[in-house]
Amino acid sequence: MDSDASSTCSRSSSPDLVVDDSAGSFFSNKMFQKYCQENRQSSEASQGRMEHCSDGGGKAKSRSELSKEEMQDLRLKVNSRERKRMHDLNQAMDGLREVMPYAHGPSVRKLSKISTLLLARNYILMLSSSLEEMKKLVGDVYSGSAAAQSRSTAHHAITPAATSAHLPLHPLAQSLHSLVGSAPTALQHHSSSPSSAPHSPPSATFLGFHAPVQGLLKDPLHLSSSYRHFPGMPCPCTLCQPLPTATSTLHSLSMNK
DNA sequence: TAGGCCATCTGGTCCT
DNA sequence: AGGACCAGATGGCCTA
Repeated sequence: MDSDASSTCSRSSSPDLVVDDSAGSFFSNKMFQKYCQENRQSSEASQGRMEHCSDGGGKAKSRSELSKEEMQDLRLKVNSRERKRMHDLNQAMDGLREVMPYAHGPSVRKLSKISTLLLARNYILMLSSSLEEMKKLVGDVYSGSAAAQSRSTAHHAITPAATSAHLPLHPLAQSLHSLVGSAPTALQHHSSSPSSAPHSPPSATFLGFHAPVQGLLKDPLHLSSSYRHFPGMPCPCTLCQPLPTATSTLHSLSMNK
């Protein structure tokens, strides 16, 4: 319709604005939306001043009493709110896309909303099952090492902290421990780690997933992308090791509507 | 050109 | 009363 005087900022979250999902473009997208909003508000404010200069401070009219111009102004305000609401929703959707394990990049088509939601659901389910698997492995590893310790503690008094610090032979245990300890930040780390930065997709030639995500399905060690990196400390996590590339089966998993 | 996806408008409903 | 939320309608853009 032509009721929106600020239609120049329509499709503010359209693919051509956000397909380059670098931090800069995301910011510029927000800036663009803010610019649109401010433009809209200023135009509406000036319009409102012109149309309602006489009823300032007066008693509020019921909708049936509103003049045609006032009804139109009200309609514009409602439309503006709805537009802003949908923009916020799209921003949240973009934020979700940013942390989703699919190849980002200018050559890759942006996930549709429905695909984003379906993929997110499957991703959460996959992470949950992987976490359960990790917990089982942690239990196995610790129960095994506890038996070994019981044999050696007769000669060496080892504190629990020292135990974990003196188990370089168990990078698996370290990774798993840190994984379980920092599971809620796994996505954050994933999105911010240099090797999995969305701006440098490992393979942008398909609407698929990062190789480490494939690793999530088959090799639990790759979950150590959530390993806590301490400054100055050698990193045993597998994320810092070259990862084998593998074809993804998650793509089909995510697309089974 | 059909179909998918999207933004926007609009009216209704619910909540504060 | 005002705002948030929702769903239907509509039209534009893009791709196979």
